[in-house]
Amino acid sequence: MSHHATRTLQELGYRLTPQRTLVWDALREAGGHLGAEEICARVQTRFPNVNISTVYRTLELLVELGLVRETVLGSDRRYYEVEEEVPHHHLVCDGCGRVLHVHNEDLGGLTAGLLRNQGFRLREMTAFGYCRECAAAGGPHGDRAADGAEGGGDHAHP
Amino acid sequence: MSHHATRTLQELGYRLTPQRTLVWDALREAGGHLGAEEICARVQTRFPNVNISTVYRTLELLVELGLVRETVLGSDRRYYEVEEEVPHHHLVCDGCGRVLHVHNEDLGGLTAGLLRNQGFRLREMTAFGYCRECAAAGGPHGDRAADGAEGGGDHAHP
DNA sequence: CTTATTGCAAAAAATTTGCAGGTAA
DNA sequence: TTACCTGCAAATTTTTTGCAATAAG
Repeated sequence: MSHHATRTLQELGYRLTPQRTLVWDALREAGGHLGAEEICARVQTRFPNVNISTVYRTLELLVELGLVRETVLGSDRRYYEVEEEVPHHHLVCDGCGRVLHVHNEDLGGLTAGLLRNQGFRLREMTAFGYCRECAAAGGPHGDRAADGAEGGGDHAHP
Repeated sequence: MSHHATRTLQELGYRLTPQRTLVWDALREAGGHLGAEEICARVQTRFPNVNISTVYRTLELLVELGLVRETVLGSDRRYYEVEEEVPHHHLVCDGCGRVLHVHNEDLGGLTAGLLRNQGFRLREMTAFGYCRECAAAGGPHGDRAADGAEGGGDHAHP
């Protein structure tokens, strides 16, 4: 495990099990965004007997304790990442699926504006659009194709 | 159905079936955000034999043609709404689940800022946080409780 | 010792897909 | 007529839950 996570768990009376440590470590080592299945796969690399339901339960707990952040980046993209001191926001490219990060200071007047106009206190935001490369290419580009962004429709119509 | 939707479908060679008309009408009448199940329920109010898979297929088509917009507002909140001329963005309240709308001009310098700093061309964004009422109440409030925002943890620990 | 946790399997919930018959054009 | 569409049921996929056995503190 590492730093305060261990302490937080124990101080709150939760047990420090190897499964929890493994999930946490996988999350830290990856650095980026991981889905539950991915996390489970990484954990099972070393301990094949760890069950996916345990991973789900552990993630739920870690999110509840504020140690991990859960972000929904699209239809079926529910990712987890270690909660950092300085929270960041996400930019999801419709073209290549890439995920970029943005910090509060680069949000422009968004936070203040929403608070002023709607009384809305922003915690986190996710934006969809095209990254520099895809925008330049005038469309999709890259390795990770997004779901609904191909060239032509694949439906009916002769 | 209504206005250009009918035309768009037909011009592109798609058939104008009663099911498609019903889904479209349900979406227009509701005005707000509807999930696939909800749309299906509304349609079935008048035509009980319309199948949910047809609703899914119709939504997929309408989204593909740009007539309907699909927005993911959280873990399992995949909503649909008629695509408007002036696109808007969403603010989801972590407290009551309410969904507010924001237009481009109220985004502050976000669009320009992201383009300048990251070369990211914003199409749509969703922000999570607390609405005026919930923020004022210092926490959750309202009828539609959000998933992970209750008062105390319901996990273990004696 | 106590009981929070885990593993497993089965339950749920949400979409998607294969097909044969129905129907818009 | 023709082949796009629909209804139905079964298959997927993803997450949750019941329970007895296990192990953390």
